[in-house]
Formats: sequence, C-alpha cells, structure tokens
Amino acid sequence: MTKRPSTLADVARAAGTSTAVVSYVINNGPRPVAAATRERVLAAAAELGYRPNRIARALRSRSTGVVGLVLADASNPYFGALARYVEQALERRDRLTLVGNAGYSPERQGHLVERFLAAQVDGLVIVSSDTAGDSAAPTGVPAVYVHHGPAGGPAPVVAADNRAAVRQAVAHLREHGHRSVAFLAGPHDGGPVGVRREAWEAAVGGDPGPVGVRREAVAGGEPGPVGVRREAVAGGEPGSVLLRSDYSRAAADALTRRLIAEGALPRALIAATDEQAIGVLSGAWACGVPVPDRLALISLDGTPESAYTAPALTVTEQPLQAMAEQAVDLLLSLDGGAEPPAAALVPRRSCGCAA
Amino acid sequence: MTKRPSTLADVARAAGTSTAVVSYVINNGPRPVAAATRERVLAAAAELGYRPNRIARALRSRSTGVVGLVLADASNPYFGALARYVEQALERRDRLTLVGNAGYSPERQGHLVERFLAAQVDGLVIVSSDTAGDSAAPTGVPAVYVHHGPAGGPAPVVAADNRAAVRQAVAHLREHGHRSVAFLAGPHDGGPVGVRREAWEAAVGGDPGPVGVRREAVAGGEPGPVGVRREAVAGGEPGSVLLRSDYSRAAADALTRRLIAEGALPRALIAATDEQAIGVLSGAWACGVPVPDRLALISLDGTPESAYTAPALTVTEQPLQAMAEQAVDLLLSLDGGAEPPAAALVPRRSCGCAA
DNA sequence: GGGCTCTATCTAAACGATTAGATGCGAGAA
DNA sequence: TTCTCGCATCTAATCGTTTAGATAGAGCCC
Repeated sequence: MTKRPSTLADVARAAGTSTAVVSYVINNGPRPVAAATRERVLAAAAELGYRPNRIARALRSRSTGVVGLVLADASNPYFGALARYVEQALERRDRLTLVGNAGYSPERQGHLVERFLAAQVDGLVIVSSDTAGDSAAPTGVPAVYVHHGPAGGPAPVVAADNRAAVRQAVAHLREHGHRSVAFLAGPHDGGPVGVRREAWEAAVGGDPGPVGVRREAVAGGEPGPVGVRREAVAGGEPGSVLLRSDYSRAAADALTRRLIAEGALPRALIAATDEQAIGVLSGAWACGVPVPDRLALISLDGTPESAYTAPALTVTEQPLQAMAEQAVDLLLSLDGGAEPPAAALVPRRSCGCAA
Repeated sequence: MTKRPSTLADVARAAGTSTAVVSYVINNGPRPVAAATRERVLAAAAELGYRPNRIARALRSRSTGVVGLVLADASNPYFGALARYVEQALERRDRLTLVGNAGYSPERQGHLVERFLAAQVDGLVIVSSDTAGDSAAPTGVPAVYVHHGPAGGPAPVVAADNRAAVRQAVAHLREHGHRSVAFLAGPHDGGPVGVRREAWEAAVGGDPGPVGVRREAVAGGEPGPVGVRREAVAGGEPGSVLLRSDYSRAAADALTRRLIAEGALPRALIAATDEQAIGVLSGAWACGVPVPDRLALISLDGTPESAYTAPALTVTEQPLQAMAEQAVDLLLSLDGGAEPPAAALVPRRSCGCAA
C-alpha cells in the first residue's frame, strides 16, 4: 500500500493553517509568516515527508525549471563531454536537463525540439552537428546553440575560436620542421569543421576563396573501395593535401590504410576531430607506420581521451567546459561574458614532441 | 510581440465547441466525436498551431511521460554509451529522458533522485557505479538499476553475465599459451568489478572464498609514488597477480609505467574496464613495451572505442544496447524477457590474435 | 470609543488539460 | 403520441500550486 504523496493541503491541515501560508513558508514566499507558524509548518512538512510537486508549480508559475539539451549523439565523446558539462552547469543553476539524441538528422532534431517545447522547457541548448543543417531557430523559448548554429539568428551561438586553433596547430607542425601540412576534413564543408578547413587553407598558403580545381582524397563510412585522389591546394606547397572522411573512427582508419597502401601518406597531418585522429592512429598502427616518426599528427578537439591514445595526441583543446558554462549563462540571461577562451595547444607525443 | 501559445480553450472557441470535444479529438479521446466536428477541430488546431501542454496534462493525469536517468558520469564512454541507448529506448516508447550525473557520489545520487521525484518522473533508470553504495531503493515510482544495484530489493537489476565473460577471457588467454593471467581490478571490491575479480580468481585457480594473505599492487589517481606490492593469489599459479587502480585512464597508465620500471609487468592481463585497459596501453606504449608481444591484454567492457586503440583491444563486449532495452522494458512493465544476452568475446589484436 | 495602520492569515481564482456526469435531440418502439 | 434509447456534446470538478484580494485582530492616537 504505497500511500499517496502528501500535498500542500495535507501539510496545511496538519499544521492547522491554510495552503497559502504553507506555500509562503516553503518558498520564503512573497509574504512573511510568523515565526511560530513557520515552525509548525516546517514540522508538519517534515513529518509528512512533503515534497513540492514541480508539475503543479510549473503549471501555475509558467516555469518548469527544465532545460532541453539536444545533441547529435551522446556516445561521441566530444558531444558526450559537452553534454556532461552542460548538465553540470544547469544543475548548478538549479535546473533539470532533458536530453535527446538527434542522431545527426535534421528532422529528428526538429522533432526533439517539438517534444521539448510540448514539455514546456524553459529553454533549449542545441549542440548542433554541422550535418544538421541550419534549422530555423525554435520559437517560443530562449535557445542557445553550442559548437555550431545558424549565424545571425536571434539565438546566440557559442563556439571557440577555431581559426586561431588551426593557426596554432599549423605553426607547431612547422616548428617541427614540416613544410607541408595536410588536413583531414569532414565529408563536406560547413559547420566548425568547414571553418577549420578554411583556416588551414589560409595558413598553408592557399587562397581560401574559390580557387581552381582541387582534387581530394575521400573515404566514406563504408569499407568498400573508394577512389583516393589528392592534389596540392592551389597555391600551397605540394604535400599540403586536403583529405576527407566521415567523422567516424572507422572511416579515418580506412582512409589511412588506403593512403599507406598507395604510398600517399602525408608526413604531417591535422585531423579536424579527435574521432578522426584516433582512426588515423589506429590505421597507422595496424600498418606498422610509426607516429610521430613517419606521420606527425595534431587533432583539433582535445577530448579527454586524446591524452591516452598511443601515442598521446597533441591537440588544440576546445574549452568545452567554458563553452558549456557560457551557453547556460546566456540562456538564463546571466550574460556569459565575451568569447569563450580560445582553444589552447596541448603538446603531447603525436606531433613529434618528446614524451 | 510573442503571442501566448494557444490552449485547448482557444481551439474550442475557434471550432465552436467545448474543450471536452477538443480533448477527445486530440487524444482519440475516451468518447467518440462526429466526423464533421472532428474536422473542424483539427482545422482549428492546425490554424492556431496548437501544441498540447504536457505539464497540464501531467498534472491532471498523474503521468508525465518523463523518466529520470541517473548516471555516474556521462563523459565516461561506458556510461555515455549506456545513456545513449537508454535514451533511445525511451524515445522509442515515447518517453522523455531527464538526465543527471551523480559523479560517483552516493549523496549526489540521492539528491538527484529527490529532484527527479519532485519533477514527478514516471520512473527511474539508475546506472549506478559501484562506488555509489547500495542506496535504498527510491520510493514512490518504479525504478530499475542497470550495471549495478542493490540485490534482492524491489527494483530489478539489469546486468550482463560478468562471470561468463571473465571465464571466456581467461580461456582465450590460455589458448594463446599464457599459463598466468593477471587481473586489474578497481580500487576496492564490490559492484560488477568485484564480481569480475571473483570470477577471475575462480578461473585462475584461487579459492574465491576468504583465503589467506594476498598482497596487491595498488595505484591511486595521484601520480605520486605508491608502493607496488603483488603476490600470487593463494592457490593460483605464480604470475596470476591481482592489481588494482582507480577506474581512470591516468591511474592505470601510472600503474603500468611503475610495473614496467620494476620489471613486474605480467605477460597476460585482464583489465576490468576499458578505461583501465586504455590506460595500460598508453603506459606500455610510452615505455616502449609492445602489446601484445610483451603484454597480452583483454578488457571486459567493450565500449565502441576499444576497437580503435593501438593495438585494437580484444574485449568481452557488454551487450549495452540489450541491457538498456531490457531495463526500459522492465521499467515500463513491458517485461523485458529473461537475462540479457551474455557478453561476447570479440578477438582483436591486443590479446595476440592476428590483426 | 472610533478610526487608523499593520501584520498575519485566509479565501478563492487562476494555470491548461482530462473526464465523469448532465443535457439535448432525433429515431425507433409501444 | 409518448417513452426509451443512444449519440453527440456540454458543464464543471479536478489535479497541486501560487498569489492577489479580503479579513480579522492588535496596537496606537486623538
């Protein structure tokens, strides 16, 4: 016999007052309550194990204290870590977090937003993947995009300075003596990875504008035979090739094996994401190609796992926690200061630095 | 001028009916509605962009359609992947997921449960870490534990057959010719890792009961000097030592380096978790110790990332998705069948199998 | 003592949906 | 014609809070 949870009315009855007084006590309400009464109410509440019903409160006060967090995929460590920090920041501000994985699909992202709105969330944090398209900003509640989002819209977008990160990475590889620096981008441009690619082109000497023909090495998620083509970026030094693969480890692993088989592996490479860098490491290891001796590698995410690969990845570390904090501050109109701290280069082994 | 979202009453007014009829239409309600009226209502609802307020619905019907998911830490890939699958399973059953990270702390776990109960969740999925203690099953709503939980309580516990997994791992290393198989456990016994450790002791020949003195190698999270002690398990063959470290990559990495420095590295090792295995790999790589040639390694989680380490980890793969599905089915009283499928051995490179 | 101001408290109307019971009406049965 | 049945619909109570407005006393001043 599980008994019905007790309500404000139960407490009021037990304390011999009205529900209003109980409410005032519970919330340090808008009106004062005599000390003696307050004691009685508190005692009765404790006695009955009273727990305020947030649903009823939300209905009345039009604020649920719940924020919706839309992600591409929490099992991707980059998004997973971001999600964790966002949840932490919200918890600290006494908000609850409703999560949903959109699985890189714009429709599912829209669908999730709809469901969250129906649940009357107070706000939305959207960690949009670049594949999710620039869905129109959701109406009705405040929203913040993290990592990537529609520029110029009403909703702020919180993202680190990707250009600076890339410049640092290129400069670091040059310090190790590499004149050519290849870049492993995503399957298509757009989103933060697109920005990173542009920054790389600029750093490496190519004209970032619409230059002449440029052929690329491509690997899809499928392990089937995919033609590998590459060529120097127009204006760049030979060897500074643009590579592409899906964002999965599998795809980057497959691409790496293929490049090795063809003798086309660059000497220095910047991977747009940790997932891809880990795939490259995996492929190189399997083929017996030593990193960093034969391939110097830098990755641009800097998720926690990048520190424990073999060899440890040199990364430009995205300030994920700072980004999450700022996003939450902006959402709750606490104003999150200016730009989040820039990504910082963390030299480890994979670029050629000593262990 | 953002206009107030429209309500049932608005739709009723527009359609020239009462709110009851609108409700019946929206829910294919408990009573039928004339076809013509239904059309008018639907048209009005579409016109006004009506979206039912789930909060109000929840208040009246005492069911929110929201399930609380309590985790230790979503940024740990094992828990992260589990969380993703749980969310997916709930989404499929048309439920929303409220998440919270307890950060391995029993108090915070209890605190989260309290907050979720206040939010009137319909149920709780608790992915408890073994450090979280056996908190009393929360009252009032159905709950399911995943990975680890209080045995014998009213709440079911969904976990894979860890013993079988360990037996497979030991057997596989024996097939590779290793007579001794060491085990890297967590900082203390209890939880699934405790079960795994016991199963290893049994498989390796030691008495699983309270045997005589057994000294162990220990490494904390701190990189400071920690004494390393080890000895054969009573009754086991020499070399089948029990090692311990925190569940972090850092701790396992540090332990590995220390063992190597002392010349005390085993030839074959089973790591209780992927995180630890990755730390071992990292430490071994840094010291130039080749895996699997000098150290054969099997890990017991089988998270997605285990496939792309260098070398790829041989694992016994926990059926995370099946566990999540079953937990959700149990929670929603759909009955999730019997035990989840056992963990399956996935041979990769780190144990000594060919690539 | 009557008229004030304060303070502490109570009453009751929201919030937006669900749903049992009441109502109205046309068709068929007697 | 009158009664009954069934259908479509309406009315209104309800879920548990919040909070504005009403009320009741106490203390104070003239």
